[in-house]
This record gives sequence, C-alpha cells and structure tokens, in this order.
Amino acid sequence: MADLTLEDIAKQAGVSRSTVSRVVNNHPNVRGEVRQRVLQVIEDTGFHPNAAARTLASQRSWTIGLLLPHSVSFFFTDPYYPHLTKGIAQACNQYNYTLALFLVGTKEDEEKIFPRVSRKGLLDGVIVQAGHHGDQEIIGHLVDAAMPLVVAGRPFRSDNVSYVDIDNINAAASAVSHLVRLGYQRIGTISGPANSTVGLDRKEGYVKTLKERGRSVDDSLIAEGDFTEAGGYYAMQKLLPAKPDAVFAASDIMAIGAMRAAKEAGLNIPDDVAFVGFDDLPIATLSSIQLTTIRQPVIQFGVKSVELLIDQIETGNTTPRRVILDTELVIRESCGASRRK
Amino acid sequence: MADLTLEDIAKQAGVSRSTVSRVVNNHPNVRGEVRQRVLQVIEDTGFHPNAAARTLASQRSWTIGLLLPHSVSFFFTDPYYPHLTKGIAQACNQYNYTLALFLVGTKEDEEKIFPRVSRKGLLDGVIVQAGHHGDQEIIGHLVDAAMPLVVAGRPFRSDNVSYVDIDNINAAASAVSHLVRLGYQRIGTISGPANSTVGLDRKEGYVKTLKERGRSVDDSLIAEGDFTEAGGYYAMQKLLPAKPDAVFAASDIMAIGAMRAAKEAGLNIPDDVAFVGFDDLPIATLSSIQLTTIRQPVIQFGVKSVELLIDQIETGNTTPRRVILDTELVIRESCGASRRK
DNA sequence: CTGGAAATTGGGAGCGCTCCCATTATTAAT
DNA sequence: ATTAATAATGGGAGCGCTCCCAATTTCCAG
Repeated sequence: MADLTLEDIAKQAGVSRSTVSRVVNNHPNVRGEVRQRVLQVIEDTGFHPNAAARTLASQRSWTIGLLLPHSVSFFFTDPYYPHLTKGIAQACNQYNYTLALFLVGTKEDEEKIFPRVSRKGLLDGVIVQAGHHGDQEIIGHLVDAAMPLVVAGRPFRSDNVSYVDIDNINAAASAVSHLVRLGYQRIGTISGPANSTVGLDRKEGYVKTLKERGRSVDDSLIAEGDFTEAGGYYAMQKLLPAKPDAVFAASDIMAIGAMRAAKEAGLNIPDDVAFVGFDDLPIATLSSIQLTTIRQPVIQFGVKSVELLIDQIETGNTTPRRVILDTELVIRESCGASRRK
Repeated sequence: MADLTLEDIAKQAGVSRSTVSRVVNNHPNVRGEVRQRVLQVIEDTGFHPNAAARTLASQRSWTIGLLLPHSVSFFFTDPYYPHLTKGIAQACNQYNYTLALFLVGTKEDEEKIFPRVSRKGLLDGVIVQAGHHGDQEIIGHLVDAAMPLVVAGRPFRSDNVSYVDIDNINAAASAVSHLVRLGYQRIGTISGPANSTVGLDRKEGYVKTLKERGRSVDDSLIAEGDFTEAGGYYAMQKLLPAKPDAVFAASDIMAIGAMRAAKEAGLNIPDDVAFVGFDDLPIATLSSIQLTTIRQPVIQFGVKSVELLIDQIETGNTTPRRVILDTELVIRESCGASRRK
C-alpha cells in the first residue's frame, strides 16, 4: 500500500512505464494480454496514479470549484443552496471530477479565496453561484484569468459568460396570474433583495402581471425580504397593515416566515390571506399548510451547470452559452385554489 | 496573466528560481532589498505558483476532503450538515486549505469516491462525518491508507481514530432531566435511527435518566425517527396513542415535525404536550413555538475537526485524539418551563 | 517467404515546483 | 588586513506523471 508509482507497476508487470500509463488511461494500442497482466498488478497492489503528478503533466486537474460568494449566510438559511450543491456534487461524481467548495463570507475570505481559485494547477473550471450585485468582480477576475466558467443564475452583466438559469420573470408572473385568476384583489409580494437578479426579476414578474391585468401596483403591498425565514416574517409584518388577501413570496422559506407572521396575526390561511412561494423545496410540503409554489429544477440546475462547464473544459470552446430551465406552478393548499373554484 | 513560472519571475527580478521560491514561501535568508524586488514583480505580474507542481514537489496538497457518507439525503433535509460544512469551510479558509467535498449517496458513488479520496497527491487529510453504522468500512480504508483522518462524530469503532464529538448521552440526559424536573409524567422520545451512534446515545441518555429517577421506561413512548421533519412527524403520530405529556426529540428538525403532528392532533404546545429538541439550529427559534433544545456548537465542531486534522498533517503525529465539546440546555417556550414554575 | 504498413512498446523530455548542497558574498572577530 | 564564521544565492536532482517519437514487433498481401 506504500507509495507506488507507474514505474513500480511497470516493473512488476514486466512492461514499461508508458504501457502502464496507457492501461491506466484506457488508451488503445495495448495488447489484450498485456493489458490484463497490468490490470492484475494494479488490482493486487491497489495502485492509483498520483493526482498531482498527473495534473502537472497533463495540465488537467479533474477538479472544479464551486464558489458561493456573498451567500454564505444564506447557504445555511435557505435550503436552496444545499440542494444546488447536491446537484453539482452528484454531477461531478458522475463525470469523475472532484468538487472543491469555496464559501466566501467576509472580505478576508475573498482575499484568500480569489488567488486560490484562479491559481493554475488547482481547478479546471469554476461554477459561480451568482445573481448578487457584488459578484461581478469575481466573475470579471475569472474571465480575465481565462478560467472556464459557468454561472449558476443570471449574472448582472451577463454578456460573455455562460450561465444556467430559469425564467424568473415569467415564472413569477405565472404565480401572480394564478392569484389573479383566483379572484384575489389585494395581491402583495415579498421580494428578494434589490441587489440580486433573482429578487429583481421575480418582482418584475409580479409588477408586469398586475399591469397586464389592469391592476394598479401599490407600494404598500410590496415588501423586501432577504431569502430567510425571518426576513419573510418581518416583511409580512410590514405588509399586514395594507391588508393583502394574497401574497407572492419570492422563495419558499420566506413564504413560510410570512405564513408564520400571518398566523400570529390571527389570520387564516388561505381564507384570510393566500400564499404562493417559489422553489418547491421539500419544506414546501412540510409546513402545516401545504405551500403552492413555483417548482424550479434545482438538482437539474446543478447538473446542467456542471455539464456546461465540463463541455467548456474538454472542448476548449468558451463561446458563452445559456441554458434556461423550465419551471412549473405547483398548486397546493396555501393559495386557496380548491376553495375558490 | 499568461502562464508564468517561478523561472519567469526570477528572470524579471534578476534572481534565481530558488530565491523566488524562498520569497513566495516566506523563507528567511533573503536580503530585504531582494525580497522587495521579487515581491514587486510578483505583484505586477499577478503570479501564483502552480498548485500541482507545488504539490508534486512537496508532497503536500493543502487540500482536505470532507466526506459525507450515507448522509447525502440528510444533507439537505437536516440543516445540521450545511452548518457543519460551513464551520469546516471557514476553518479551511482560515488555515489556507482548500476544501474538497464528497457527497456519497449510492453504492456507485462510493466506488468512484473511495479511490479518489485515498489517491496520493490529492488530499492531505480527510474529515469523515460519521456515526452511521456503514461508515466503518470507509474509515477502515482510510486508516489502512495511512491518510490523516478526523471523524466528526463518534464512529462505531472508535479506537485508533481521532474524533470530535459531544457527550450525547449526558446532553440528552440533561434534556430529559429538565422535563422530569418540570413534573412531566409521561415523557416520550423520538430517537434517531438505531444504526447511528447519535441515535443510540441520545436514546440511552433518555433511558438512563428515567431509570435514575425511578421511572419506568415504556416502549410505547419511544419512537424511532430518521432526523427528518417528516420522520419526526410520523414518529409523533406513533407516540400519540400513548398520550405523552412531553417529548424529547433527538433533533430540532424532528421536534418541529413532531410539533406539527401534535398541533394537527389538536394538542396545545406546551400545555398538552411539551417538547425539547436537540441541536439549537436557527430553525429552533423560527417555529411558531420557540423550541427548548440542547445547543451543540456546530460551527465549533467543524473548526475543531479541521484543527485536529491539520495538526495531524503538519506534525505527522497520528496518535488518536478525541475532543468532546460542551453542550448546553437552552430553555424557551416549547418545554413549558415558564408556565410550570 | 518477403516487404511494407500498422500495431505495439520503450524511453526521453518536460510539466513547475521544492529541497539540498555547493558556491559566493557579507560580516565579525582577531 | 586576514580568517573564520555566517548569510545569501544559484543550480541540479527529482517529485510521478503524460506525451511524443523512435524502435520494435506483428500482421497481411503479394
């Protein structure tokens, strides 16, 4: 089990270093019998080629980085991030890549992480979870460093980067349309932060829908949240005086916080106030009132990001590509659809 | 920004490769003036030494792996894991290590991940989140491969491995004692799965306490959960016929599921049935009834694991060490303490 | 059989660093 | 000024692999 090298295996199998390398890397042009013999020695010895040596010689590390900037606090507060991470990890595993995780919290974190991410010989490419205003800098860095890059979510300046996203505007619109269709008159929204594309787009979908339906947009029915449960709770408290009869929250976790505030205010869901969330994470079905929500394919989101990135790494083609995934309105209890029909 | 090497920097600064290396690695024995000159060139060019070359030459990758086996499903279901991950990521960052994340879900995942984790030249050490019965195999592998290793949580066979843990038995005991002290008569528990040390230990703390207090242990007041919200919900439903007046749940997320079941059954919390959870994750304060719980220092858990591991890596001392972190009972509403006093 | 093409195999060079040792410059002490 | 110490520097070897090319073997048609 000691530190074996290609040369050791070669000696034991009575061939050359090169032949062992060919076997390990599944190159053709090795006689079947020889390949078997080498494979046997590898099996017996439990040999694995040294990753660093391989990386140095081939200039490929088979490692990709996942960079979660400005989102560290959310990472543990909004189950969306763990789910995304899971999709990415799964896909990495499938394609035989190792996943390096970079959680950026503070400014000092940035300073330590940036060089590491762009340093040669560590990562073949990077996935950046973006959509926050401050992310532009990192993305710029990475583009400058000619690092293969895929952004998960639409970046603020989205030219010349590949990204995977959903159509947040239309997805939000479909949620709000649903509420309009059910006859609600005072539809409010709890939006995401204004410095995030997701926050902006989902709010835009809300505004757009109301306008299209000839409704007025009332600022007292719009509150900004921060994608946390607590944020949803406080946003709802701000909305309460305006007496909304329905609320579209820009994430499930905020919807749950908002429902908590509504319940504490003595309101009945969905009779006094209806809710639609966004994400359709498992928590949506675990609250005491099943949440109507927009389903987005989170795992798929991760998988697609990895696939796009690997394609870039392996073909060298860095032409920006974008993939927009489908969303779907999932009707459950919280919107009151069953009672209003 | 192109691919610079030590040699390039050396040429530009008019020194040798070795001197640049000394500067980069902060070795002494470089004249101040020379050091400044080299630093300047590095700054100007944005040079970073190639990670793979460095790893190959020094046999140190400055990367540690976090292996989450059998827990992938929980990873996204119990916020405990993201929090642990955060602590580990933070500490890695602080000590200038890169974190590689390995989520093991299926059997095929294992087969792909095991060789990668034990392969030379990729990881300097590994943290395994353990406590599940099936983890023993991986740990054995890693020990055989002489890979520096720290287990987060007590492994089933805990000899000859370093680990970080809390005293689950006594922590659970303090939760149950609290309920006894408040005068509850029919104290039930929702335990973790029997194939986990955590599940077993917390249940043992429950049983031990009841016995010490001269209470009988009633099997109908013990239900097994799986550390998910849904698991807590179903476990509570099983407990309901036995009419517990208090329940100790082995995790916050299960407590929340259990409270949902209780509310649906028309019970009042804490008047009809009181609850104590375990973990003190942020969700504990976000449910409509603030959860009394056992606080464990999750972030600290991650940080300690990293520190123990790095010590092992850097000193080469693999003598098994164990660190037991403190827990604390946090009294809020769900146990009814305020009304019973 | 024989020659030439194709398949197989081996070895050198090199990826970019660290580490060691020999060399040279500097300092302090006589 | 001379020598012995120490500090600073440069260059070779080597980490373990991949990739290329040259050498060898195998194969098949004539």
